[in-house]
Amino acid sequence: MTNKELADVFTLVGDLLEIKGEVVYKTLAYRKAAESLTNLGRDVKYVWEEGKLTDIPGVGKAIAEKIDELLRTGKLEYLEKLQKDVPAELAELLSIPDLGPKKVGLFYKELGLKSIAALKQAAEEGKLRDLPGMGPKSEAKILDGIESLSRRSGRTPLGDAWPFAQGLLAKLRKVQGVVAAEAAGSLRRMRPTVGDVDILVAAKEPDKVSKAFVEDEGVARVLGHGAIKSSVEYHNGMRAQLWVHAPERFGTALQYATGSKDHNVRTRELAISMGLSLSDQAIFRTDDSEILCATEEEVYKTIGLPWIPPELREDRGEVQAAKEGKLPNLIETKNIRAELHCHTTWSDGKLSILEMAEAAKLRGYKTLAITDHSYSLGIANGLSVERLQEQRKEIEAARKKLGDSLLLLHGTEMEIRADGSLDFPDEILAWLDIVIASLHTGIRQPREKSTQRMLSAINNPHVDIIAHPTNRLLPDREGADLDMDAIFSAAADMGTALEINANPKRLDLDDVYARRAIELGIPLVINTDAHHPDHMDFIDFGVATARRGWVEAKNVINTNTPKQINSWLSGRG
DNA sequence: GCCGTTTTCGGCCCGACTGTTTTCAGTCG
Repeated sequence: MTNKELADVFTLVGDLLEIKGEVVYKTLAYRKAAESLTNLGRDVKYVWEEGKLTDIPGVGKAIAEKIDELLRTGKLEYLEKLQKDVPAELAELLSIPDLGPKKVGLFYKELGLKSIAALKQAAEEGKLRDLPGMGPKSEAKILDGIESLSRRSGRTPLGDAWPFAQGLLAKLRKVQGVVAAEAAGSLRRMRPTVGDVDILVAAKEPDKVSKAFVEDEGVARVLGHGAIKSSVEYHNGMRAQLWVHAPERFGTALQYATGSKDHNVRTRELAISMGLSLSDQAIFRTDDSEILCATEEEVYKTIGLPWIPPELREDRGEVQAAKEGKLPNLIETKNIRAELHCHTTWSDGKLSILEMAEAAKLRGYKTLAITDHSYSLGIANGLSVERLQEQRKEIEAARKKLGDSLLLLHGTEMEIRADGSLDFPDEILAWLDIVIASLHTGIRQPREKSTQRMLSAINNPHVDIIAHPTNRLLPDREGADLDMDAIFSAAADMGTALEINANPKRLDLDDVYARRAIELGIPLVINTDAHHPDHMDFIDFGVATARRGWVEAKNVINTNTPKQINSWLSGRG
């Protein structure tokens, strides 16, 4: 079983316990363990073999035993017993907005409702309104929720939510009396996908802001409208929430709304240990007097910490690191001085070699690698050896025009074929300036096979970079099933760089793997994989992913000068 | 169910909003 599959089992257990009405902390414990397994960054199997399961945060004796049982047998007796009281289907009902465990439990107990379809029918027949705590409005709300569920496609990729939120912020900043407006929540933490867009505004007259927010032309439904908090759903299915606070409380409010929830638990604990209480309104002393914070810097300073960048706020050790003055010096977009992965009209790109070079220069880059696809990727017009040699002539011509202004490297994004063989022989790879290898096809192969394919590329001394290692596509296509520990180990041995692909559909390596990679001393590259100059804008998403993985500029090859990059390449095969 | 430089037992963040009530329960973030 994969970490994700184990995590899904524990998430389900948590959901069912909640519906059953167990003490809420038991539910939270299972969810915490699921979260930890997802964020482990290495196959839990190795931790299991080392007998160190309880070293995983949130995993104690009971959950460790359950992991052991699942890894040995693939089953969990505890879950099977639990399902006698609470069928697993009920967990699905929790995905309906405004429907929680108590009501799901009530509907099952009183009416035997197990599926969304059955619930919908009961609501339409007016059977829910007479249950305790229910009424006509609640019944209608459930039907609304079921309908919105069918419209929503789950989480929104960061690449869609970010520009949408920027547009929204621009409108809100124009509202009279608005002092500041910022995105918060998972969007500000730059998670690869976001659920809702959280917006925080500092204003003296909250009413005007929330009115403008709910009356915006894009709004399809108003889900809530209060003095402090409002939420809406837009016609595109996206949802946003707005909090409005007084300017002098903006710092505590922004810190609170940015989360993550687990990070906030840590900061609150720290506040409590200092005799303070941290809320979205203010920091309270024991005598209930307030410390107002207009900025986040003041919030963190009050609890004895330096400001923590939002990308780190996931409760992955950042509070401890901040306490010890050991926060990483995170990479920034301005540190990027090279693009080492792009396409031209020679394969499936939109512009010529020279046009891409000019675009790179405009961004201030000093190095550009032209890396068109190789011939196995027929759909992208991949290059044969002959066409690759033809392309070299055009590269040479472009170099003459560019002079010293840009180091133009001739490379390839070479297919790792389904049988693990590579598209070009070693002498061609040696002749190229830079070699990227990647998987595009056969990504549903079994783990053993996929891993072997990757290893055959990494262990070739001419391969410099592995692009988008798992080949996932957000929000829905999972990556190849890979033994990442084996891949990291080989990359570390060979000094092969792993790419963080900045395309918001990819963001691959993800943050967790990026962090693991740098811990093992593996060089990273952040590339946009541009098929058009506009795609070079994606670099911000790639850098954000790196920052979430605690990556510093020194870990990333393309923060280097042309001379340093050449020297790295010539030291390799 | 997890966790511990005050605790191996007793905590575990808590406030806004909605719809149901007539002071509160459920849901959400």
